[in-house]
Amino acid sequence: MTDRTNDAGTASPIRVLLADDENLIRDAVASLLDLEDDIAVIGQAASGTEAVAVARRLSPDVAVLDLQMPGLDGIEAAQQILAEVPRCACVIVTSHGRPGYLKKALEAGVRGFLPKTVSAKVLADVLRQVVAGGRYVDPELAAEAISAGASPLTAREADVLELAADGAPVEEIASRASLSPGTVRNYLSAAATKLGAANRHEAVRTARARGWI
Amino acid sequence: MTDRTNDAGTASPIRVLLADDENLIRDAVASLLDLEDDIAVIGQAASGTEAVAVARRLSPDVAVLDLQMPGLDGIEAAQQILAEVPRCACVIVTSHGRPGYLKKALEAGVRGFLPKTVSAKVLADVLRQVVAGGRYVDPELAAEAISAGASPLTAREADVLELAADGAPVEEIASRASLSPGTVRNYLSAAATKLGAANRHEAVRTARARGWI
DNA sequence: CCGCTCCCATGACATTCGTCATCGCCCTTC
DNA sequence: GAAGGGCGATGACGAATGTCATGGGAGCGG
Repeated sequence: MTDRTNDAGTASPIRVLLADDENLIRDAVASLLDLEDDIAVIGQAASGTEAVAVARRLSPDVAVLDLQMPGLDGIEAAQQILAEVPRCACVIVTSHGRPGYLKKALEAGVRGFLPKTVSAKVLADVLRQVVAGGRYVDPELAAEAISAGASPLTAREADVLELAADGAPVEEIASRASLSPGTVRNYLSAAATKLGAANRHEAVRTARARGWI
Repeated sequence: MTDRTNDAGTASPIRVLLADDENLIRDAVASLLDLEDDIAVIGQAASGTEAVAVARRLSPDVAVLDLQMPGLDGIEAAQQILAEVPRCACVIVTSHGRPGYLKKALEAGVRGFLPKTVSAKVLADVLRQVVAGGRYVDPELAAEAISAGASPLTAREADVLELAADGAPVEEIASRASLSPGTVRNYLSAAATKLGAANRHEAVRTARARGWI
């Protein structure tokens, strides 16, 4: 449309893939990003699996992935995209800024992580930053993640607590984890103690809040 | 239904208030709606309380409210807006299409209810419909709500089940409901039986899913 | 008035859960 | 190689929970 290139930009615009299961949001963000001279939305997807397929086909500069999507979630999609299209930077956007996701996302190689509470201008800036090789994490989310610190739970304790998250009885957790019921109760008890919780449900809540499961 | 030829400039446009705590989404949807000739976003809000205040000040034709917002949620905001600005139609948009919310929203006098998975075009059409006095409910959500049917729980059972939702022990539920612990256990047991659940947690989940608490 | 349902309560019982002590096994670290 | 920690298990005991029977009082439609 224009030959007025941005100061930092090259002649070719940033090629963006947008993935979000909410059409309203996706359409809207797409049209907003397209308003930027140096950004072009070249593909859209309504699910994680679709996002991976489109990324493979179009090889975009950056993929903007919603965290919660049917099928593959944003982080899983990012992993697959990075495996197949390494030069594509991945940015996660999310409504629920839970710190645990941030950690997993960073481990998956995601280059940007920000809540949907940011303005469109910030998103555009972040895209420019990550395609230039940089990283961006929302300061507030980062602070939360840091203040939450490392999990005091062992790997198994976290596993079992996660299985207990939906209120399943001990027996079911035991069979699903291939453990003895007694062992499950021990882990649950240990986890609750470490988390200062009165029962397993409270433990699940605090562990969730801190991003430990 | 009528041949609504949106003859742009001549007729006065639909004046829209947009409320969503996610700036990215709100900005994006606003710019998208503004693309329509006969729609003008005249105000925005990032919370339910703010939405009420802005509605009182601007008296818009229609308020588009996100369901989940800090402070007042979309339905509560709609109630207050309708109380203060009766001529303003309220439309709820939401990510999580749980049937219970639909029922509450309709009871609150909301004129439109749709998930964010719809396209922007649909949203614009819905806005035109509701300002013309009509109603619109997403067909899928409506079907879910109908298939869920009426709650088999008595009022007290639902109360108690709701208090049990966060995994609180019986004693706490009892004191919060001003009931005997034994009574609480009876209600919980009755509710679980009616819902075909093995324990209170499963009961909470199914009741939630059906919109009964 | 009678039957019905909901409300609230009590008591009894079996089951599940939370907690503790203790054990063996496999790692890693010092 | 000894110490420590995570992992998996068992047994035991008190507390919490799920289930049932039973009771009385309030309200409502036939």
